Amino acid sequence: MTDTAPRPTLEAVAARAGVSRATVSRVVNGGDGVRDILAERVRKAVEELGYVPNQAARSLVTRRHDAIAVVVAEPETRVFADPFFALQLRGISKELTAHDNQLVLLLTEGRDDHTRVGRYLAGGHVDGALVFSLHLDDPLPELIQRAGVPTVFGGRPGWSGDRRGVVYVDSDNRGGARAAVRHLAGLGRTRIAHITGALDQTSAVDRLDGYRDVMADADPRLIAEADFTPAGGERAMRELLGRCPDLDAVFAANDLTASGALRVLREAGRRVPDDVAVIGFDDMLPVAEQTDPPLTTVRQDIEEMGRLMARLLLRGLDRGTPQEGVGDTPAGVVLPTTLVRRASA
Amino acid sequence: MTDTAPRPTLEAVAARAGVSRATVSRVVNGGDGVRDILAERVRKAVEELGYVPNQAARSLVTRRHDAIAVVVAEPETRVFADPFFALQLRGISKELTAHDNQLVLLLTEGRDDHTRVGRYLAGGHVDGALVFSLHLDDPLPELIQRAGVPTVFGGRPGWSGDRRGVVYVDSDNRGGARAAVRHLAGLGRTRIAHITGALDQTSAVDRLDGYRDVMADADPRLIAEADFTPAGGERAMRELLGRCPDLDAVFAANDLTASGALRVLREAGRRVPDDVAVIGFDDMLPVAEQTDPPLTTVRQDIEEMGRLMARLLLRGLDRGTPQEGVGDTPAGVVLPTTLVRRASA
DNA sequence: GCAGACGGTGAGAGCGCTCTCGCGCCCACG
DNA sequence: CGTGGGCGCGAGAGCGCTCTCACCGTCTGC
Repeated sequence: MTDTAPRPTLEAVAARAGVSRATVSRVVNGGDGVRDILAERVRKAVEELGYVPNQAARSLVTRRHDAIAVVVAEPETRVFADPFFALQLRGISKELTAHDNQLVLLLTEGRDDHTRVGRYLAGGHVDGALVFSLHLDDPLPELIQRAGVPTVFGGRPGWSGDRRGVVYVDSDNRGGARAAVRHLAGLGRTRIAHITGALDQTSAVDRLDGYRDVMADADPRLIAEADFTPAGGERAMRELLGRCPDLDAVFAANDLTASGALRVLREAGRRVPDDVAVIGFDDMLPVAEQTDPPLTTVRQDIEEMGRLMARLLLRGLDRGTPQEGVGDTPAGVVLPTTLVRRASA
Repeated sequence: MTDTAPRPTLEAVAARAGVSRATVSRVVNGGDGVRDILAERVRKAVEELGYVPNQAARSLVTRRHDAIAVVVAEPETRVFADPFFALQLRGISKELTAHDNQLVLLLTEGRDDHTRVGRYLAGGHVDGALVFSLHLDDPLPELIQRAGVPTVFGGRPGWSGDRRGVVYVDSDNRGGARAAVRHLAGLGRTRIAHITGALDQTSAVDRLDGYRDVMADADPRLIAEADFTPAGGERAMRELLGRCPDLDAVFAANDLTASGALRVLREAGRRVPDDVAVIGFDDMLPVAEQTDPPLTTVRQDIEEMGRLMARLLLRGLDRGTPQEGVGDTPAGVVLPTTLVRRASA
């Protein structure tokens, strides 16, 4: 309504409770070493006045902010088009909330923004950062590393620089891919194709590697490059069909790509899974469940990834040795993936 | 690497530039009333030392934070499952960034969280809030309103309380629905059904109202209630088909619902759009473009909605009269929707 | 019965910044 | 040459909090 009723200060609470500022402060921050009688009086005063600590004043002296930044690079791309991001955020948010930390969201748009983000992080406004950067050539990770902010990366950073002390959380893309391809092989398929994701992203590279792990001596023409989009999937599928009409299975780098491939297969009159078995990746529900037939795919626990990232960061912050993968703290944590069987394979 | 190199303070910059703290402060904050010679010297010192103002110290005295909260209620629901949210955020982020504001993201999980959010907002940690709350009975809006934080709502808040001074941005759900139904009518369809969204959300209610605007005296059996999900769409479609086998068009409350309906229609052997024309709502790309046939739908400019919300809030903040729809500031801004014609109608 | 220890409390400094105030300088004007 | 008015700048207070330190009272041990 009107402008900001003057918020009560520590001083006010102290006066009301008949104690000193210091004592109120102690109570507010856990209350060790204060007699119950006093503590109770203070709590009552806090309650009555509706006292809320001024975070700015607190940060000024503690140099802690109880806030961490979540940096999402280039929302142009698919990150933003699928629920991935939202789920990840949700996991992060839950974990941060549980530890009374705030989430400051930084979305970057193009290169210029990198310096902005870098400055912000270097500015010490937050205690740490969670960074999502998908592209191999992204300067952001290095920039952030240099800013000296404790950081945990989402997804293995494809980053040519010094890797020491880089902490990241990733899905087991390679293992998941292996499981998918093995499943196809187990179905008796022998001409198993792969449609890759955008190969400037580590997840795509890892999935391709997983495919190769199993199909070591496969016909290289069974691999077609795409970009994680349905349109890319269509294109690649057409290519594959032209090149290897005898293929009997496709492992697509993600569900979107798979949905494109599915469409092309249907057009071409190939029955799924009878003629061609198809597996995707991500278990992106609105897609995987809506395809025809419903998609067999590799699920990753996105939300858990987010939680874990936050947990790792906060734990590091506590220890005072944030990002260094010293001793027992692993530098990279890889979450398992599971195959979800639906109808397409 | 090591812990936090001690960041330079105003004092340090002042010393280096041979001026007083006050002068440095002036230069850093716009630099009026400082001779160019001095200003230049200060800027040089800032540069050399890599000075970044301590936001906490600044906020402590200015009582501004240059940060606004984005509150998203109940990420359980569909909000989180579609790209809506991400796009909205992106719009908000762009606008905030342009005005050097930070985005603090607050996701709520269930009721208990409401008090947490309320306390946070009341705590004066942010200058304002953008709130997304979909449900009619959500206590959050009222809570926030009481907290006295300048707020702009995303979507018309379905809120029984005092409406004075509530600022919101919404899509023209009703108008969009009307356009969709009129389009169907224009196609010569006469038995036009409607599958509603979750009717505890204003957007669903408004879309239903839009349908009714055009189909004032339609058979009430042509309306089936669903919940914005594909499964709900399937269920409702089956219902409708049973109840009114002669229907020749369906306007679904959103694309997800439409995709479910489409599937049931196909199963039932109805050709789309020949036998039954279908229109969705949202223009949610991964869905609308992937359906078979591609979905005709009503597009809303989600990102612009976000931008607009942020712009409205910041403008209000500037004026010092944030939420009151005083005089020229409208209380609700409704963004136009447009019909996107694809193959389904 | 007294020294020492110890837990609880208050006084006060200081975090880094902004902003008001007043001083000094220069210019214009009388 | 004297005076008034700006303008540019510095001094200093103070934002609300934490944290160290010294103090006080009580309790223990000899």
